[in-house]
Amino acid sequence: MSSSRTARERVRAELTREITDIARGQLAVDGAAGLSLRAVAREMGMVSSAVYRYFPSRDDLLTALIIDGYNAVGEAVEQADAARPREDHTGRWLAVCHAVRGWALAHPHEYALLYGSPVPGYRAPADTVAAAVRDTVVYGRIISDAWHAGTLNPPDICPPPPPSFAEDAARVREMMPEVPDDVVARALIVWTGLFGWIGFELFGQFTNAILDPGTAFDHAAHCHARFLGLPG
Amino acid sequence: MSSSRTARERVRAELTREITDIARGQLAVDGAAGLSLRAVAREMGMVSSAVYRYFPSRDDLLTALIIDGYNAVGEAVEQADAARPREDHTGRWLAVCHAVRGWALAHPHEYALLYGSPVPGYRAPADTVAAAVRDTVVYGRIISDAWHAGTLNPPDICPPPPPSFAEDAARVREMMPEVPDDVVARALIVWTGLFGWIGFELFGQFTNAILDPGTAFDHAAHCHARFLGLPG
DNA sequence: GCCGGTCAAGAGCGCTGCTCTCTTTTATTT
DNA sequence: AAATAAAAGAGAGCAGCGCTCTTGACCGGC
Repeated sequence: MSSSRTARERVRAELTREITDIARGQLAVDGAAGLSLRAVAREMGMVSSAVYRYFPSRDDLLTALIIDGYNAVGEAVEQADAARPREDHTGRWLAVCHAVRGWALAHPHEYALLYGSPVPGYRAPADTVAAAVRDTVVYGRIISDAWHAGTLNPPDICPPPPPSFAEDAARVREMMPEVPDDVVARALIVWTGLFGWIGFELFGQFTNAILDPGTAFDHAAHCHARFLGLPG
Repeated sequence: MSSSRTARERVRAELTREITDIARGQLAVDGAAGLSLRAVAREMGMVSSAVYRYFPSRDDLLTALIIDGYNAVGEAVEQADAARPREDHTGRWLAVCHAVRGWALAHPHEYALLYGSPVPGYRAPADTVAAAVRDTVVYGRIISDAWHAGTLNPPDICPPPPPSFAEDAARVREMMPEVPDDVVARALIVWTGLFGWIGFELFGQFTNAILDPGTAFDHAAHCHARFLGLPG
């Protein structure tokens, strides 16, 4: 009895997957606003209303794509991190940087969906927030590892973070246990700097200015690492 | 004869302005994708096709809004910069940071239009690129001023930028004359870091993590200043 | 006073997300 | 095996969108 049930559920899962796959393809071509449920249905040889059996609204389909996207970039980051020896913290950090950028360049529209301006009228449900931290966890572990290995020596150029920062620092510290507030603050600065750079590169802010963003990015990643205190 | 012509042109200019104003209002409420020519026309008591006399397409209206936006943030930055004594380079930099963030928080949808993911199908014409550098010019002048005043002492933590960076550095240097490549690289890193932070804050990446972004941002701006070599 | 250009208005095309109803198919229960 | 319940597809339709084309009114210059 359960086998027959799973039979139906299997075809349902398969169709669901096919929908998201086609949607992802359209996303890659036209971007988020160009994603059309009707077009997906057309490409599947379905009628548009049938798709609503699988995704109750366009936003729900978008949510699925967003979660998939966070998982994809998270996986890319995890693999890049795992490919380096555990003690090579700097190498792991640089690998993570290039993994994020590489994924972003390969999937610009998906990246825009994840880290760009939110789709108007769309409110991210809690599921997406959970999936969003997957890459951040890797990042935090690198810093935490370096800190506990004693190889993290942040250059003494920053003022101490204000006491009122302690509360937020405690929250962020969950991803990089026992690291002091100053390092947490640097981690935030570097992390936002990484995505800021990629955003500028991807969204056209570098147009007519930076023609070889790869070189500049690599250098920026090295500087970020030094700012964090990772050994050169 | 010219007076009558200008009479007609004056009402035309006024209506054009009214359209952009209403459009900006809708942008503030619904975001870029929610901007509807028909809704603008409705709010003006016009029929939709009449609006096309003023803006040949929705994208052209969007372009006007984008240029206005770049000018608005540019003006905010210029004023913040001018309000500080010329020799107070650190104060000017911090003022610029807070000006950008303040404008972004006050006009989140416009900020998303300028620095977030590009509107799909929309290709930014050259006019927007020209308006986009208005804030960057201010930023470059601060660094250039500090450099020529001899108060810029970048901490020696970065590796030297690779030789292949020289070409891009030369282009960026036009905004901060005579500054060495290393400082140009730092300027890029800090500039992207600033917008990366604001983007994270505005686009929800800090949700459930940073509850007091104002404090953290101020600290980040100080750290950026020190990384650049501005005196503390 | 007519003429040519400007503009608002209206109708309409093809697209969108979404809902409702109806029929067919599939799975479960008696 | 028949009856019932659940699920899924099909189709029509609503309101909205960007955009185009045509029509009729106004208005300054010859």
